[in-house]
Amino acid sequence: MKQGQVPTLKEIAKRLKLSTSTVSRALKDHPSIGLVTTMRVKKLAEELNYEPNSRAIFFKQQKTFTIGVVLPSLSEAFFSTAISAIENKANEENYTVILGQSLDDEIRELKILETLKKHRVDGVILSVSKNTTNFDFIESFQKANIPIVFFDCVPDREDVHRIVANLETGMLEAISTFVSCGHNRIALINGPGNLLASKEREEAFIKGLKTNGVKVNKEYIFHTDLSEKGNQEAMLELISLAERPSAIICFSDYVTLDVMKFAKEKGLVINQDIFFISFANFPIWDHIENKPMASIEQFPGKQAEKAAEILFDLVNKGKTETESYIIYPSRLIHLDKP
Amino acid sequence: MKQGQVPTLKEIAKRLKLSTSTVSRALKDHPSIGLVTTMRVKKLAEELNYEPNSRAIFFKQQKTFTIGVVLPSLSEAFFSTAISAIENKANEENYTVILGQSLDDEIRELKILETLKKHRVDGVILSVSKNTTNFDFIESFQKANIPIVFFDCVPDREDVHRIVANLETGMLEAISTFVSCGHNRIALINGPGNLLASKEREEAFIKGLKTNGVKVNKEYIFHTDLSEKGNQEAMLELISLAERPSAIICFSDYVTLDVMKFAKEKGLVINQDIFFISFANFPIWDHIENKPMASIEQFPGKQAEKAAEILFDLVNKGKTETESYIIYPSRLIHLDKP
DNA sequence: CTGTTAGCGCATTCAA
DNA sequence: TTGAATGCGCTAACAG
Repeated sequence: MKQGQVPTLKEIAKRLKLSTSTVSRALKDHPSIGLVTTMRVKKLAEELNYEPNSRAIFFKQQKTFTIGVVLPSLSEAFFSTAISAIENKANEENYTVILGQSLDDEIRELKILETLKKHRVDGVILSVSKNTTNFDFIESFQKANIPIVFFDCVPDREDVHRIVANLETGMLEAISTFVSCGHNRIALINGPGNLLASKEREEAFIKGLKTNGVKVNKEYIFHTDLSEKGNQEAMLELISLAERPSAIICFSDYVTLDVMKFAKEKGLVINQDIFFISFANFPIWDHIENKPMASIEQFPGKQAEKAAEILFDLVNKGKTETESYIIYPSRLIHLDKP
Repeated sequence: MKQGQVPTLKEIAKRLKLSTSTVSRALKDHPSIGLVTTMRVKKLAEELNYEPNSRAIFFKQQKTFTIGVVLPSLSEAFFSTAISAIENKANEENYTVILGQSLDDEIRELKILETLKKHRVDGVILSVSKNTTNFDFIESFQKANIPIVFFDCVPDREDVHRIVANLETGMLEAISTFVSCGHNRIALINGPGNLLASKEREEAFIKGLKTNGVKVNKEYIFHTDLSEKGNQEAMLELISLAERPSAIICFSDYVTLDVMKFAKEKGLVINQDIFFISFANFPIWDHIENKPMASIEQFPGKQAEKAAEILFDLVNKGKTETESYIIYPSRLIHLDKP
């Protein structure tokens, strides 16, 4: 079945008794090659189904036309949206996307990054794992001249390119909404404390309460490790409070799913005994009953697209003065009544 | 910032006044190189952060250690599960995964495949777009010596490697379940007629009805193009029938989501007026009220893993007598009562 | 033990 | 108008 080797320039040259350079030129309509020769070459190339070996070309050009994209998990809608946006941009630029899922595991993330470096990708787009604490790889990529653009979950340092959502805008809208519905016992189930995003949520939460004249009650702020168990525990603590909150803002829609389920098991009625708003805007809320009142959209597509844009600026034009910190406001999306 | 070029063998050789081959050997502990030299080389390599350029190595070896994976859409849980499995297998084999989403668009799918071929991937795993009718690319990949392994949505021809779920087993279980609950007006909302999987579902459906002694009523079989509109139309027709079915088997969980929503809008109560079972086993059913009675699991992870396994057999060992048609039984998963 | 050479597929500079 | 030679980074066969 071995299909006789894939044709090369050399092969064509040999058959036509020409030099590879002539063939190479003929194939790209170089003006200095005679019409007849050009035709002969093209004809044979056609017959042999010749296709230039991009790997060889890239090798010569010292580029791979490949970017790496490392995300925590594709099963989250947020990230599948993001990768689609990146893929589209990459296609436009005739780039190819190598994918890696960190599964929020720092070791795994690092291993993927190493592989990408080994494969000499031209650049990397990275949404950092929720458990990553060591960012030494940034230096190592700098040394290797491989630009990295971070989005969504980004390191807390200023010397890197970052695209994030401003979580404050959405948070403020969320609190205003709750308050205008008469809630004043508003809780936050936040993500892991080490995350920049968690800090931002908390700050925005407190600011929002103050702005709306609601007393800040530290008892109403909980953290979860994002596991189902962690989510349930946070919720259990919340509903065990003497003054049970009537409204809860959750770190993400996935937390909300767990938490709502747990609340129901405990006999609470969603959107009656207790109200939710969460981050991410899960696409199938519309198909679900007892969904949150609203969801805070962080525009993963937009973030990722911008990340790709900046990366290609860096890669193609070698720009170094590209914008390096871009913030998109998040926005509250009201979900229709079921 | 240009970090002085990435170090190469040549660079090390020059600095140490050695030949590149000596350096190359020293770096891989070739026994014929003197201990001293080896040490010196390793030391400098370390200092310079030398990393072998895999692209050059691959180029020489005429391999890319890269496989292409083309899927309809990452946002479907089925496929995000699949790609995770593939990624893991690929990692084990020190392969890298280039991703492409066809979005069920034949043109786009073809373009992705062309790109992969241009990039000279060592192999491809493909779950065909639901709208693909032209399979000429198979020949073109054969000519290029790039093996393709299909899974889940596969072409209806025998000369290719395919991994699929046997839809019959799950379908039979589904019908038995319905029948044992007293249903005898059972409908099928099937996918597009051109799909092999649709044909199989229909055959299995009819067989299942017969086996269970239920009269086959062609009026109860509908097709949808899988758009929300198409799904709703199918449902509308079904519930407009004089003898409205009491149980419906749906092509996929996504169809079911649409259809259940529509049914509710029409005043029907799920799991009371009308019951559902669907294919795919959507992971968050457990968080949803009014979910289907059961879901038919097609084991995307298993399918994809096997696809990867076979592909690597083909790629690494050049095996040509690998199993070429593998079928995993699908299975009914009962969903807990809410 | 170490160096020289050739070659992977292609583009390109320099010569003819 | 065409060809020969070179090199991208690395490995390996062949010489010393």
